[in-house]
Parts: sequence; C-alpha cells; structure tokens
Amino acid sequence: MWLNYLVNTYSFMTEHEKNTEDKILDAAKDVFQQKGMTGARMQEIADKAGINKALLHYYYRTKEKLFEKVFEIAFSLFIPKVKEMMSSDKPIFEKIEFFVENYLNLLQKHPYIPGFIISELNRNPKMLVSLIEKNVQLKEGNFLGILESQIKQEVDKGIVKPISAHNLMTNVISLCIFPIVARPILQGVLFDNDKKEFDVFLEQRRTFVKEYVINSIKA
Amino acid sequence: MWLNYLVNTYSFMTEHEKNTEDKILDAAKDVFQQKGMTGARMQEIADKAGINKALLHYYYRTKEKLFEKVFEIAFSLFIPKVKEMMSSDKPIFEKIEFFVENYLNLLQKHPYIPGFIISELNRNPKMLVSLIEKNVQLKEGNFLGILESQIKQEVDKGIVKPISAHNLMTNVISLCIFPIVARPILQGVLFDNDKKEFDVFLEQRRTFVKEYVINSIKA
DNA sequence: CATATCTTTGACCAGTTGGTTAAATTAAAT
DNA sequence: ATTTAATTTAACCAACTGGTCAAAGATATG
Repeated sequence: MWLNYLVNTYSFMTEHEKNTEDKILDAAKDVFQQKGMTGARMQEIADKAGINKALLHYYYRTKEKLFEKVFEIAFSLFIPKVKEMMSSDKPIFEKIEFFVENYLNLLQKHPYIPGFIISELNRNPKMLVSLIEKNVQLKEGNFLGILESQIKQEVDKGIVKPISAHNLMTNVISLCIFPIVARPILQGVLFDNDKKEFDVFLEQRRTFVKEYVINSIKA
Repeated sequence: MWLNYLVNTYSFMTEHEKNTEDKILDAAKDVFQQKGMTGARMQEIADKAGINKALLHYYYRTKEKLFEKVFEIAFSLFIPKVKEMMSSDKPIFEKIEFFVENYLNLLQKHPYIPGFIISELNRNPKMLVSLIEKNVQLKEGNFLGILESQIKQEVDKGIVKPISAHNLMTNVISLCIFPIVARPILQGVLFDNDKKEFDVFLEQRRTFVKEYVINSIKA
C-alpha cells in the first residue's frame, strides 16, 4: 500500500489508474478550494472522483474529516516552507532572493491554496492551534530570533538598514501572496479585468519584488 | 422613510429603536462576514436581528438578494476609497502618507470586510463586473494614468525612483491589507498566537508602512 | 369609525444534504 | 478452492434549509 501510495503520484498516470483514496483527495481539494467547507457538496466530490457517495464516507467517515485532511495537506505545503526557506545560513540579501523566487514559484503552482487557507482560517481560527502543533518544525528552532540577530549583524557591518524580522517577513510575504489572493479585485480595478495583462504583471513582479525588498533595506 | 434611514444610523440608538431593515442589514453583515454566503443561515440572521424568518424574506425576498446588498455595501465602503484617496493633487509622498493613514484607519474599523470580499469574490468572480459598473466612479477619470504621469514628473525632478503606478499601488495595498486579512496565520506563526503582541505590531506598522514605502521610492 | 395598506407572525413544505445500511462484488489469504 | 477481508454500490433516511402562506396586528387615510 505505501509503495502504491508513492507510485500513484506520478503525473503520467490516468485518473483511472490512481487508487481511490488519492482520487478522492484530488477531487476534494478542487471542490473545497473553490467552494469552501460550507459550500462544498459530498456528492460533487464523489462525482468528480468518479465514485459513489457511500464510498466517499467509507474512506473518510465525515465531511469534516475529509476537509481536515485536505486543509492539512494545503497548510503543510505552504506554511512550513516559510521557515524552511529562511533558515539557511546565506547572507540576508540572498535569503530574500531565494525566498521570493521559490515562494512565487510555489504560488504559481498552487494559486488557490493561500486564499483557501485564509478563508477557512477566518471562518474557524481554532483550527490553527492543532495544526501548528502537528507541524512541529514550525515551533522548534526559533528562526525569527536567528533572523533578527542576523539582521543586527549586517546592520552593524553597514550593509542593511535596521528593520525588525517581523516587519521584514510580513512585508515579503504580503508582497508575494496578496496579489495572488486578491487577484480578482486587483485585476478588475487596476487592469480593467484584462487577464493576460495581469499575467504579464505577475511575471514582471517576480524580479520586481525581489529587487524592491532588497533595495528597500540596503543601507 | 428616507429621513428615518438617515436618523436611525446614529450610534446612540439602541437596537430596539432601529428600523427593521437596518437591523436586518446589521445582522446579515455579521453573519455573512463570519460564515460566508454558503455558511450563513437565514434563521441565524433572523435571530440576530430579533425578528421572524418570514419577515426576513418579506424585506429581502431571497438569501441571494440579501447577500448581494451586504456585499455591495462592503465593497463600496472599501474599493472606491482607493481611487478617491489617490486622486488629490498632493505630491506623491503626501499622497502615500494620506492613503496609508486613512486606509489603515478604515481597516481598523472594519477588519473583516477585506477578507469577506476576497473570499466571496474567489468563490464567484463574476460578481465583480456588475459591481464595478455600479460604482461608476471607479471607471471614470483613469486615476492610474494620472498617477503614472505624476510619478514620471517627480522622477524627472529627481525626487523619486522610477516605479510603475501598478506596482506602487499593489505594494501599498498589499502591505496595508494583507496583515489584516491573514491575521490568524501571521499571528500564529510569527507571534506565537499572542493577540496583544500582534495588536502592538499592527499599531507600530501604521508609521512603519508609511515610512517604508516612501523611503523605498525616494531617489 | 371604517377601510385600506403595511408589518409581523406561526405553521408548514418541498428539495437538499450528510450520513447509514445491507447486500453485492472483488481481492487476499489459507 | 474456500474462506476471509476489503471495496463498491443502490436505496434509503432524518435533519436541515430556503422559502411560502394565510391570518393577525399595527398604522395610516378618508
């Protein structure tokens, strides 16, 4: 089974070849992300997975359990990456460069996950505590403190302007994620709803954000 | 009736004194913002408004009509403000200062509206087109073009570094809104879920964001 | 006061939704 | 090959949900 689990993730497999559990998870991901926990329908998930609704409940007893699984996968795909990427021993500018590049790649691959996480966390913030506990890596190692002292060091060397690690992280993350999460509004208000133009804008932002953040803290 | 509509918005009035229509709108705003269109229940809205469910349908025939009204109010409270605030004839630095201060005030007063708008617009992006048409002010006057040429002027004067109006607007808006919209995550991951510390952080950000954006484009 | 209009209510309904169950089919183990 | 366990299905159900309706109170109008 565990081998099967590894094998069936290859992308050249057809839907039919995947095992049922993965087909369910794939379908559930799509439906939950577009309609949210409350808007999703078990029947639609079953249909999209090409199975019976009873079979859905056979694998995941309740809607809530299925949702939690999907949410957990989405969460651990995005959130721990933040710490992971900032925990190298590169100098600060390289760290930022690395983070922005890789996070924007991740966002391009999964553009709906951040909005999904934000929406559902807003509906029920309690979910977070148990989830942070599960992603133990998030707790251990106090990467913020390390980042903070690294900044202080480079400030002393006269390389960067003073800024708190909290503000720096918040800025970088905001500049990366918000344009994706708020795409409908920004595209509508700033780009007259021109999808192609907005895609160009996002592409151009890849280098822009990188340089912008770095220059903004360069001494 | 229109007089009543003006009068009953005074904040010293008790819930009981407000007219039914406003009680409904208030209750609906709360419920829709917390649970979303699909998660909200007409019964809960009626209860919160202190009225019968049938009366709810008497004033707003369907759930969707009620939702549209609430969404429209939320939308026109936030989005047109962007253009409005950037359309003065102040120099660019003052414009940014003015915008950040006022938008952060607005956000503090209505912290759940941006998340609400983003969530629901993600669920159904089509809503936007009809809504932008209703807020005609958004269309007329091409404030982006004006901002663009203002920047060019100040670049020529050697006051600011070159930046597109699109990027500038996106940055300012992202830095203002995202920390509010993603509060649960940022507070959880960056602040160990300490609500008070995060409030302090947001307060400190009021001046930080202002200075950060201005300094980042200062030549 | 009588009448017409506007508000409010309790009871009700049809469609939907998450979830169950018993039986059938397939795969695994001996 | 036969038993055992794991999958899959069709039919069903109780609870919930948006919405309706006829009648009762209010309020204004003449």
